[in-house]
Amino acid sequence: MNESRRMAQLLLPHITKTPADYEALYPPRQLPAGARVVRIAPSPTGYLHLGVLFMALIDRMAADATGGLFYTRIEDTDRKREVAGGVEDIIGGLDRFGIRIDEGFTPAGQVGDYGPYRQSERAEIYQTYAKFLLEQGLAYPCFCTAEELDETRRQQEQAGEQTGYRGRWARCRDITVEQAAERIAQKQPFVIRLRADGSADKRVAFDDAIKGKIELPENDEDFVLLKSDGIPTYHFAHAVDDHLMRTTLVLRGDEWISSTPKHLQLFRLLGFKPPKYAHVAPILKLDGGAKRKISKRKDPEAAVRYFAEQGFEADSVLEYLMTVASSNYEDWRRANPDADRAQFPFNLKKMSLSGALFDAQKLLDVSKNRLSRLSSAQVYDKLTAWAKEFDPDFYAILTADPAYTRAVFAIDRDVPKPRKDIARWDEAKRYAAYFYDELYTPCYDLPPQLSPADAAAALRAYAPLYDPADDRQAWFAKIQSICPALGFAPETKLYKADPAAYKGHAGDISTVIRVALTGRQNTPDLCSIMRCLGTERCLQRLRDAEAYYDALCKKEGN
RNA sequence: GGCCCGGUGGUCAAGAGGCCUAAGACACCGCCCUUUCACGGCGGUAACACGGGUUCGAAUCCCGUCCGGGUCACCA
Repeated sequence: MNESRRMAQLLLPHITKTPADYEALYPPRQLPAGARVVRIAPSPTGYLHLGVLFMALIDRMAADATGGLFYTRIEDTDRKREVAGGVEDIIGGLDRFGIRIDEGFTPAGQVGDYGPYRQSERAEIYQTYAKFLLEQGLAYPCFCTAEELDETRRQQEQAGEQTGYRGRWARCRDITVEQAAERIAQKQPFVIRLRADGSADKRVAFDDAIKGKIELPENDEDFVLLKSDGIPTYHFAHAVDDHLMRTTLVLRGDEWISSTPKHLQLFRLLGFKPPKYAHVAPILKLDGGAKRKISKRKDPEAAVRYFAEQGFEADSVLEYLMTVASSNYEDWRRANPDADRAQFPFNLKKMSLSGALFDAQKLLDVSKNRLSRLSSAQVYDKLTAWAKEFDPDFYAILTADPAYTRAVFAIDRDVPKPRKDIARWDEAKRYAAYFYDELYTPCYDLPPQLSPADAAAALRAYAPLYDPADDRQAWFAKIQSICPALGFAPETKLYKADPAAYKGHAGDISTVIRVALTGRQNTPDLCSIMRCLGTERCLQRLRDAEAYYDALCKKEGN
């Protein structure tokens, strides 16, 4: 038995399997040519993060574009940072956003033949490959303590050299089996490092599916493969897992670019075919004057739940994210307003090279457009579903009389050019407040060109004419009919032709009625509103407003 | 600091040497339409970071500078 094999046996005596066993267990996938296998490997360190959702969406699109598959893998190699319930939150969150997961951790549990899909359950696999590397002399144990490592780093900095466990600084590189055995006997913890075969003055190139050709110095650092607890680092887990799970396209954040030479070297030394890489620029946020990655700690919008609370539809958020992910998405959506997102011809080359600033304004706009396309029945269902979870009081009000609420949200909807008043459900309460006595607060403010005296007169003139049976034409004809006596033009054109001859036009009279009934100068079609409100409520509000303006006139008269 | 990736209006971006007097979207402003508000339509403000090349011709190719971001862990 040679040195290397003895070392491997000393370090990992319990490992009896070989790489060949796993190769047989996880054979290449039988997929149509060109079908991509992509994955997301989140760490369960907290709630579903906007960045993770963004990546998952891109994964899904990239897979669908080729008839491929998308799986999830849980990267829980850093036990210190793990959060209870983190996995459920992430997987459940993706599910709520309608992102289908084909394999790995799914809402229905772990599925697929390439598992386990949780790295903490794969220790034996990593150790088998580590042992293989040790046997080849491509890895070695390192007993350096954190203090020793710090000291080395300090010396390197002082000498003006690049830091890192490499070359002559790699103190354990040539450790003998006997020395290792002795330190193990003393119960000294150790990690397993790769014996890097790269040289910093040589370069490796790879073709990034998004950024194109990237050239970097070769890796010459003996980085850690297995931590002292036997759990792999990200680098090692990435190589072993993505090979064994037969990933063909590694989509990940572009912060990984600089460690890609490590990964490429690892794949080569392990005898694996490297995957294609696609490095995605992150979503940024403006903080002070500087751009930075959206952060879970500092930014409320980082937690995807924030959007749900505010009443953004998952669909709206995804639509927005697509506009960020793909520069030709908006054009496609305009051309195909009703198409399923999955139909979009997603192309990695159309992705932005630099990070985009999160644009809340744009989200609002995208969302407004999406919601305007909903039918009144859909609005009722989605709005009440949201209210039930996030605004129970509002929910109670909305559902007290479902038929009424449905009628309220049917106004100016289900028509070719629907209104775009609501971007998120939490705006619905304000939008519809005047329909519900519990929410309604009168407000009789008028635009500056209308006096309280005119308002009172208009209301006095209109009230007797009110007929709940009026359709739009009849309704407006009545407004027009009272105009002349009030000194207002029955038609806008008349008024514009000779503004001096009138106090205003029929539109102003409508405004008076609108304010009296809703407390607002901005509402959907008034005639429809009055029908919804009902005769009694309309007449009462008309009277209240009239009394208010009369009182105001009297006060001013004094 | 070394290495890497970026840099077109306030934001997202189209742009592959001549089609660029630089598209479109959001936001903002104005006008029109209009029973209000919207919707819609029309128009406007506003950008190729800078400096050198290469070329008949550069937003586009090359070099340098500057700026922004990333990375240099037994984190991912």
